Formats: sequence, structure tokens, C-alpha cells
Amino acid sequence: MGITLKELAAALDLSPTTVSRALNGYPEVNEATRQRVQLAARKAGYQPNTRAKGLATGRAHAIGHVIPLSTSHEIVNPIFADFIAGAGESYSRAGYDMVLSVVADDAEEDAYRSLIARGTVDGLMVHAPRHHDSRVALLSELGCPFMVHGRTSEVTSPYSWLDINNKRAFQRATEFLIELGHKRIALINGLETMDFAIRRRNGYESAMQAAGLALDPALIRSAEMTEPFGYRAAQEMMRQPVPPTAFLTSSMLVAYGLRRGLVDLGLTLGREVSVITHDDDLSYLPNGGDVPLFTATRSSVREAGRKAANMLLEVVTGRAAPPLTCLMEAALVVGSSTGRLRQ
Amino acid sequence: MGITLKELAAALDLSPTTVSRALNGYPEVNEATRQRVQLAARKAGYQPNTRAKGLATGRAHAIGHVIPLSTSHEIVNPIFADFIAGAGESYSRAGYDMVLSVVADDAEEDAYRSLIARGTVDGLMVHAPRHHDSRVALLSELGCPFMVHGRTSEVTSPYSWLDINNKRAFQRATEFLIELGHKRIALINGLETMDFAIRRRNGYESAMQAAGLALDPALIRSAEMTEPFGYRAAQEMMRQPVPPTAFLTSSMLVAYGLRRGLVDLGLTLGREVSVITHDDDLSYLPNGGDVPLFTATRSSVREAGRKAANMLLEVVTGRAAPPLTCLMEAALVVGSSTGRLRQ
DNA sequence: TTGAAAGCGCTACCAT
DNA sequence: ATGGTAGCGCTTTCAA
Repeated sequence: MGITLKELAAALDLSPTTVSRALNGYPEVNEATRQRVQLAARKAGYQPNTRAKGLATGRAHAIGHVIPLSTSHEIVNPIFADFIAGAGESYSRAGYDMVLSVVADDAEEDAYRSLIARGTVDGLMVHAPRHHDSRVALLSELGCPFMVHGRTSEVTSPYSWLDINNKRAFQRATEFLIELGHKRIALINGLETMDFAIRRRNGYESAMQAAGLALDPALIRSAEMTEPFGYRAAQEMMRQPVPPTAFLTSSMLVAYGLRRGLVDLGLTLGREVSVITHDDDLSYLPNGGDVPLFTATRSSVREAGRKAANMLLEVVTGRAAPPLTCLMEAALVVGSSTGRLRQ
Repeated sequence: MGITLKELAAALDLSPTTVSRALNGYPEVNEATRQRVQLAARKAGYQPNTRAKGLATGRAHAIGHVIPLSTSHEIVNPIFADFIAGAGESYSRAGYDMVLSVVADDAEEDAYRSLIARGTVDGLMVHAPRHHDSRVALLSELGCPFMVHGRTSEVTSPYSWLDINNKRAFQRATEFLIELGHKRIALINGLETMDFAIRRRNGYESAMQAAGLALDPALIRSAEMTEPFGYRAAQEMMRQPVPPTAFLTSSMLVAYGLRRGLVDLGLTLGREVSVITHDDDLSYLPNGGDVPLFTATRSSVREAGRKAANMLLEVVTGRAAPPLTCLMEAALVVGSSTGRLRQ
């Protein structure tokens, strides 16, 4: 370990009280004393013991993130990882620690309870909310500050959240494809137990209906967003009697699977079939026309993580009163030839 | 919060001492008393305060992972996320917390120092070791138990690590391609400041040299493992006077870029050009012949995380004395048509 | 088998 | 402006 406050005080021939005050910026300390203390602390490499400080103040200076194991395909999802990275940045900057709790599916609620009851964290971030999600009620009841990345429905009490405007994003993407003349647009959606997937489908359906286009169930598919899912969706849908001319999807992994599936069928992307991805950044492609239409890039997701974490910290430190909410618009990059109609 | 030990003791008309002993499995407690205490604790939802326990015992019951910000392209790397997920599993099971510290590049060493000095963690996991990495010396000096995921060179003191046998893996993959008749094999490697990349190159070079094949610098490229890197490598290499007939690479993202780059050139994967990926699992592809040769799949990386965490816990709890080491062989799936020679 | 009491390192209240 | 002291909630001698 390092040196303790008491030892530091003894070395300076001061009381622990004064040293503590000097280090924590209390005004009643003589400026000369403060300088002396700070210098000595730095020289001795003094760092206050987290646990002792926490015990005395009643705050953990830590924020918890709970990751259920099944969802941990999820952790592999760049969206998820980037969000965590962004949040971690904010915590570090604020002098908070991030506690990640990876637990079995059925132990998720216990994990929240435990983190709170043991006093390990001052606040919690809730990931991947389902359309109906009991965690919001649970955490409200437990009285621990929390922030949801996303939203959930049918919750009576207000709660803090930060979300991408998924409905609007998918609506715009669909409109774009429709303007290009597409009529058979396939939606390769995430699991529709998830709130974000419902919203995306709503956006897609709004745009289709507004354009007077029929909703063909054969063109809508929903599952966990993996590569195999994308691959199979591409293969199976293109083998239908009347295949889609465009695919709209939401995940980098699904998009990879889709593209591979289409290429394996001998189709040329952007000519014979279009793939519009939600979270894919393909701006490195040489042809400007191949820039994707529509992206929630890594940097924007990380930004979301930073922002959500900062909002949570506001609440935790009492600088703001919940609920705090934020609806971010997805970045929209226009000019994609991958949205081009079959010629 | 919850109820405290003292309150629980008062309610049971016992001393805190006895309650503590009963709950922590000390043998000298009357079995009847223990039952009574455990029942009451469960009913009251009692959870010991982490910080108080830590203060009293001197252990944090937490393990730290430090993620430098620049590397946090890295966090997006499925390999990295899966490892964390696996480690998190082990920690949870052992009743340990995982503390993730995301910090600016130049603050990495400080982050380690701080985590240790503040007593926030009992042990540390070191990620993405460079070929020459000062962190091992630092942590050895600080005397904090740690475990490296990977290895580093030129370190005098022994240290604990868990690594994939990268050299052997790439050697075997190269041999496989050579057996298929490939002579111009491109290596699209990770950043060669990283230890794993050096080892992979060594494996590749050994196999090439053993087969009497020349090492063409034009066929070796090294950079951070992103999609754009793969795309550009494919495009540029295939435009050389004598292009490669096969690509050997190490990352899912690079492989995606590579494949897209090749497809954009109008080439057919597995027929005109081969791509062998280290960490890609494409076993979902319908054609058995398209199963990838060579994988460090998500599940195996997660397994590595679990294992590394368990080893670290062994050291932290004093059940084993460092250094603990483990060299895992990469899974090898033979029979890939993506390794097929140009026909 | 149980309990009293002294800390762990820090903060915060009450004095001076 | 500085110091004494009582905890925060738990574990751990030492006694009984």
C-alpha cells in the first residue's frame, strides 16, 4: 500500500484533521500549511484509502454496470463496448471507479441488489432495456440513482435515460430507400423483446405506411444481432419468389453476415441489392458514393457513454435531480450508393 | 442501504462478534446459533458492507483492469470484450468485483499506481502487452499481484501470464496454406509493437523458411487491426505485379475489411484468393467446406478470460504462489475451402 | 461457545 | 487556523 493520512500528519507534525482538510480543499486551512501538506503528500505518493474514505463519507465513489451472461454476446457488440469505454472515460475524469458485474442471467436482479446493499456503488447504469423491463421499478424501489441506456415502456415512475432516436433513424433510412424507388425493403431487426428493436420497427413501418407500401411479414425478421442471423436472412430472403431489393439493418455484425450472404449468392452489393446499416461506419471505402447512408458510429456511441455517465454522476453527486433524459439523433450520412436501386 | 451487522446482532440478542463468526463460517459457533443467524440474515436481506469489510480485512475483494483510451479501439475488439466477459464471470463466482479503469494513454501507469495505493483492488490484469512493456516491471516493483493476458520480452523477473500460442498457430496456418500449394502468402498482421504480433510473424516466417519460400516484404503488413486496414491491404496487395494468392490475418475486423476489399475487386473468395483468419468463427456458413481453418473463437477467448481470472484469484488469495503461467493452443479447424488454391 | 474492545484509515463534529 | 475524538461497519485478538 502507501502511506496513511495519520503517518503523513505525524511526519508533518500536524493533526490528521488538518492534513485531511488541506488535502480536500477546505477553506479554513492556512495557505502556507496547505502548500506544505500538498507538497509532502505528493512527495510521499500519498493516496487516500478508497474504503476508509468511503466508510467515513458513506459514498463509494463508484458506479456499477451489470452485464447478464446471456447478453454477453452483447458485450461483444461494439455498441456495447464503446458505450462502456465512453462511460469509463467520464468516471475516471470525475474520480469515480467503474464496477463491472458479469453475472448469470437469472442472477441479474440479485446483482443489482447486492451492489447496492453492500454499498459497493453510488449509482448504476442499466444496459439493453427490454420493452417491458422490471429493472427500472426495482431500482426505483431500492432508491439507488440509476440511468438507463435506452428506454422501456409501461413504467409508472419517471426515470433517467439516454437514448438514440431509433424510431426517427429507421424512419429516415426507410424514407431514403423509398425515395430511391425501393418498394420491397427488408428489415433485419434485433430481438423484439428489446425496446430499441420495437422503436426501430415502428420507424420502418411508419415510413412504409406513409408511402402506401404494404408491410410484408416475409420481409421482416427479428433475432439476436449476430453474423449468422444476417447471413441466413440474406440467403433465405433472396430465395423468395419476390426477393427484397434492399436490406435495412441495425448492427455491424448482422451487416457483415448479410453482405457475405449476398455475395455468396453471386449478387453485387449496391447494384443488385442494397444494404443500409445503422451502426456501421464504412467511410473508409474509397468511393465517396459508397459511404453508408446512416450511421451510429463508434465515436458517437462512445460519446453517448460519456454523456450518460456524466448525467448519472450529476444525479449521484446531487448536482441535479432526476429524472434526467436525453434523446440523441443518429448521425445521418447521405450519399450512399449502397442504397442504390437495382438497375 | 441495508441492515448492519450490529443491528442484526441486536435483533438476535447476540454480539456482533458471534454474528460475524456465524456468517463467515467460523467453526467455534454453535450450530443452532449459526442456523438462527443465517436465517435472520437471509430474512433481513443482510449484506456486509464492502468497504467496512475491506477496511477491517485489508482486502478489497476486487480486481482491476486498466484500459488505456487509445487502446480502446481495442475494447471494441471482440477478443478484448470476450476476455473481459470471461474474467468477469470468474470474479462474480468468487465474490470479487471487477473494476474497469478507462484512462488516457499517458495516465496508464498512474492508473495502476492509484488503484493499488488507494487499496481499490487486490490484483490487476494487464491487457495487450507490448513487446517491450514497462508495466510488468512496474507492477512487480509495486508488489501487487497481477496477471498478463499475453507475454512480453526482456523482463528480468518472472511474472504470471496466460497466452495463446500465437507462434504455433500462425505457423500451422501458414503450413496449411503451403501444403495447398500457395507460395505467395500475405501476412496482414497486428501492430508489431505488440508482443502477440511479433510471435505471429515469427510463426509465419518459420513456416515460410522451412518450406524454402522467400519472405517478400511486399507481402507483409502490420498496423492496428481495423477494417480499413484490411480493406486497403487487400486492394493494394492485389494490385501488385504479382499479387498474393492467400491472406493470413488475425482479426475479425481485418478479415471483414479484407473480404470486402477483395470482393470489390471482383474476386471470388476461396476460389481466386484465400483468407485465413485467426479469430473468426464462420462455422455458420452452410457449406461444410467453407468452415474456417483456424479459429480462436469467442467462446475460447472467454474461456481464456475465465482461466486467467481464476489464476489471478489463486495468487491473490494466496492459494498459489506466482508465477503462474498457461500457454493455450488455438483451436484448429481443418478442412477450409477458403484456404483453397487459386484454380 | 460467546462477548468486549481495539482497531482498519478516513471524515466531521466540537473544541480551542 | 488547528486539534481531539467519535464514529463509519466490520474483523479479530484476548478474555471469560
